[in-house]
Amino acid sequence: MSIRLVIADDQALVRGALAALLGLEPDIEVVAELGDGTGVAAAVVEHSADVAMLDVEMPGLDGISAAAAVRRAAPSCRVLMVTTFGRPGYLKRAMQAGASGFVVKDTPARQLAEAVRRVHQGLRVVDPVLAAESLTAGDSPLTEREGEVLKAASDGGTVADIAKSAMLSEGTVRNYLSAAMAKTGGRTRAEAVRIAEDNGWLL
Amino acid sequence: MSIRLVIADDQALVRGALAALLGLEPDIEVVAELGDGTGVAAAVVEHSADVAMLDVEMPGLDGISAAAAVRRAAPSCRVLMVTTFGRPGYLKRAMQAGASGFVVKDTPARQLAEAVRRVHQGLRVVDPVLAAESLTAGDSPLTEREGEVLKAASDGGTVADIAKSAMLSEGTVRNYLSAAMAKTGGRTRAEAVRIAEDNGWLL
DNA sequence: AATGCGGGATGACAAATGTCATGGGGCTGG
DNA sequence: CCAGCCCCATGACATTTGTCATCCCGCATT
Repeated sequence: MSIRLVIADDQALVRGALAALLGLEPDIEVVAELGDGTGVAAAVVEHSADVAMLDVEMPGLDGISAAAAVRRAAPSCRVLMVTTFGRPGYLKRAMQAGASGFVVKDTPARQLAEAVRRVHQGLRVVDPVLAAESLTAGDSPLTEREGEVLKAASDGGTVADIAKSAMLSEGTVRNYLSAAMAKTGGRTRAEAVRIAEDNGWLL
Repeated sequence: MSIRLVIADDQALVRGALAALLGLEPDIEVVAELGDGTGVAAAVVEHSADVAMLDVEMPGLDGISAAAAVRRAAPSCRVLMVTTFGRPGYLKRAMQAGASGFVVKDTPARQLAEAVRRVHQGLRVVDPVLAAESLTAGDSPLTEREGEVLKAASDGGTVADIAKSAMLSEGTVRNYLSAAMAKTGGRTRAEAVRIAEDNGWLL
């Protein structure tokens, strides 16, 4: 009996190519393809899928939240995350959300089907390089509000903009940004944003 | 006789999947897969390819430069650009570099093989949505140095850092940034960077 | 009860940033 | 040849940032 697989990725080209590639495997059957995270859990239930392959970066519901939703709706379905960027923080959060595997998109294509099989058997699959980074990089040092403020700052707005969007005083915003800069090691607000993004600390 | 195709994309998973997908077509033969732009022109010559499928964002030599290199080395080989982000500026620059087609990665997978065939026949293939955007968005309003300085600012460094890396006076850097902000409409340096990036003005 | 920590805020101050006027040199098109 | 534009630079100036000290409150730990 073949492995029933659901694929969710926002890039149709990639999604289609992955489906075609995995569909070639005799023991894998692609039962659904989604373009965002919102319908994943429902699709998993509807097609009684064995494995869900999710991209982390997706419009609507992001991959991590989608993974949690899948685990809640269908505990027997394993989740394999596939992502473009090897952000250490993503890995940890994905595992905490109940994912069984985590691979980046520049792993050899051959290993993908194998990863699906391993995950289906209940094993964990993690990119070894990423796992090592994750250990050294550790968790986000940012407090919840610090993260929110930094995220609000990530599109380049002024302090006043951030204060308005976060319902905070301007001085408080500057304090949080200052703390975030200290913790990330960035010497500028923009640098702190970039560092936090690279580490997957901003969701 | 089948179409001889070279594929270059930095994400191995995507690259492999695309190769598998297109390899299924009876009239297409994938003769080479590359992970960066540097060897593309050589590979095209070596395998006497008919079409080169290039990602815009690649380490080493970027897709646009690679496209130009291919056109120089093998004028008979058509170039089809495939990109993640639909940056209007990329389209224009790719066409100027000699590309025959430009599609984004969230176009339906079925159309991809068709795009390859069209390009091979000498036709131009352009995502219609992107083409429309490209007309309104127009060319980069930034002057060459303005672009360089803004690019140098894109990783969040301070004015002093930028000045050092660009061999300019700090005052001059501030002037260029100011001009860039005025032209992009951004109210902050970071905002200007984001706007310019979104439009494909920073390469 | 005391301590510590996160959230929220204020005020003050130094440093960085954004703006503007101004100048000179080089190149190009009318 | 001259006007116009880009490049490079300086200096002065108003704002914005980033930093720091210092509060208050609530909550969990001890």
